Amino acid sequence: MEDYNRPSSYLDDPPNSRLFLVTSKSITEDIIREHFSPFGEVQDIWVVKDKQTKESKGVSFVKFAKSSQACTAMEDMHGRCLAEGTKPIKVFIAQSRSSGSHRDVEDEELTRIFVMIPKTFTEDDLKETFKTYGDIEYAIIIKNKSTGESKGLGYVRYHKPSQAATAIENCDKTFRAILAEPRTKNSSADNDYFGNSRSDHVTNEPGLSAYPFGAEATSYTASDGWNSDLITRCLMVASRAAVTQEQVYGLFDLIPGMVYCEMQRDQYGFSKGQAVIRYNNLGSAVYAKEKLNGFEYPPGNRLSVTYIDDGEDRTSPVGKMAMQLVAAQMMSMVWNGPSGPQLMKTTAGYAAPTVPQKLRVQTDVPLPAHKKLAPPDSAVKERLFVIFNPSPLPVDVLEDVFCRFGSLVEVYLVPGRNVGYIKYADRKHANDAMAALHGKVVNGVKMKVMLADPPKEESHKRQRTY
DNA sequence: CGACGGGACGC
DNA sequence: CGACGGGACGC
Repeated sequence: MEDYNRPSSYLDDPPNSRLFLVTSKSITEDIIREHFSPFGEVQDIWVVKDKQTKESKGVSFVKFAKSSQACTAMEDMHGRCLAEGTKPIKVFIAQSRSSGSHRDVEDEELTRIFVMIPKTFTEDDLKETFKTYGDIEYAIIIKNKSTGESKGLGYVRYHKPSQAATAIENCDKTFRAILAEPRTKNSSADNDYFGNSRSDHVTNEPGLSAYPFGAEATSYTASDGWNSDLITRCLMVASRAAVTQEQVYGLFDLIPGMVYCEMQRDQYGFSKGQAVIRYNNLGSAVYAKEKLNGFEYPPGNRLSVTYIDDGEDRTSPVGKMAMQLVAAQMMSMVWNGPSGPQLMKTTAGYAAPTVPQKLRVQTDVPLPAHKKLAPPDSAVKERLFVIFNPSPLPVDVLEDVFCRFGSLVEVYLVPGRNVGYIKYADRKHANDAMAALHGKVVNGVKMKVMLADPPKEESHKRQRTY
């Protein structure tokens, strides 16, 4: 079992696993043990006694291995008489030793859990998932108040503390279930750092046209390069400081698909501090411009990158819109965040009402059709480790690509690094994805896809289930 | 080459 | 009303 041999570390571990009893002074440790051990692993019983007289003060502590055991014992034993002629006992979850408070811990604080859920979860889904641990009083999802979009967080209120404790102990780890902090009054901060939508493929279309897009849309269309008609695979890079052909080549070659790089020279053969770059696909060019325009290289010298006419026929309005759509995909990759999906909606606003899924991902890899994600509480059987060059793809694009082999559970990008993990419920699907995608380029980003090493684990603690 | 997260409710 | 002891030790 767990090692609770070390002192000072076991009393409140796990939280809410220790009971506070008020009894008649005649109640002994043995009597308590007899009545409480049926509820689970009793790790410690302490009857508080007067230092001098050794007489019980009518107060005891019972430590269980699990909070659910303590809660069940509390619910069952509160108000019972442990011996003839003694007063009914009172049983509470003990205040943690560090808290200093001796206020009774109320059921209010022990019956509501706080969970992380997929954005697609409805309140009924939440209720269905968590009712296996006990009767639910209510289940609610935290939503963005203006759009109604789920923030991926929910509360479940049970009727009894033991139900909440059991849910926390036994529900899938991916829910990260914890006891909810009781509501406080002064919570008016409308923090919106959850805009990082994990963007599911199906967003609720009905209300889309009614979205208050105005402000955002104008800010995007005004952004550099967007109100320009010229979007090509060909770029001009200008530098005030001297840069060599090799430097420019190395920089722009970081983005896959560069097929041409040439410094411009004047009639005497001196560099004009300009170079022409061409990519074999529009996405790479858009990406290169967004990433490298204004980039300091060498430090202190800002590069200027603009599209130049590559002689392609862009007169067809259809072709132009198609290009802008592809460009929009790239922009979502560049910005890799809240802006991505919003830009997509904006773009879709003046393009065809339905954007074919194909346009979301640009790659030479033949991809299987979309498959449904595995349920979020599925056990992860295999993880892939992915290295992105030059920078990570957005999570929504990765989900789009990696779901196609089946049983995708989750995509996780390591913040600030060019790597991520792809979790599958079925080892075979993970292997299929690896075989199909290793070394491949998606939206101009090259991926190395390999099996992930097992996560580093702390000494003898239970292995995490991802 | 690269490596392991995140959390809060309109009164 | 009813709140905090005893004992302890590595790969």
